[in-house]
Amino acid sequence: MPRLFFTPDAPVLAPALLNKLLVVGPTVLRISEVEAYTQDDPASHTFRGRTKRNEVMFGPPGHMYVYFTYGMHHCANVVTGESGAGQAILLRAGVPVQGIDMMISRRGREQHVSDGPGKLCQALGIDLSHNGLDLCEADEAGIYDDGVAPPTDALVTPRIGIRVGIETMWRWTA
DNA sequence: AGAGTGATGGGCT
DNA sequence: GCCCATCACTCTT
Repeated sequence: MPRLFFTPDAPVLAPALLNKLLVVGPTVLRISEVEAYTQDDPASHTFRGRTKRNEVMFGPPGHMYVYFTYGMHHCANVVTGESGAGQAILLRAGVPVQGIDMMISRRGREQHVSDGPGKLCQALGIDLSHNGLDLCEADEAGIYDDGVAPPTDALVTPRIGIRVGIETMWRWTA
């Protein structure tokens, strides 16, 4: 199954990630919700320049950018655009495809297993140890195209949980 | 289905 | 100090 290239800019590539497979170890889910972030975007972690936390976002595309937030949740992104562009796509939700029992076990419930950015990371076992992982090369994780096309009728809306940049319609839901 | 709220810790001004 | 790209629980329509 082919892996993806991540050189397009985040707002272009994000809707194309819908229905792609996110593989982490034995667990697989189909991506159902994403958001785009660029450097000249006040809601982006890279808007105020490079820091220790966001340095992965200033690296080559295809690497995973993981951060910890709200004291208890991890969020997973894919770095996109030209190397150093400071762009990423936040992986907000997906539908479990393989390793469902493991995801349920990690989440401690059968419903709402991966329908949010923090839940997605918990279900897949993603934490800061995955920060910087190369999704184009790593054995442990990757994003794959199994031939299912992105939806033609994806819902396009403002992004969630931000206070600035709300006018930009950079959230896509399958 | 939707609104309100407490939990909880690293990053940044 | 304050801010979060959140979640789950509770109470209310």
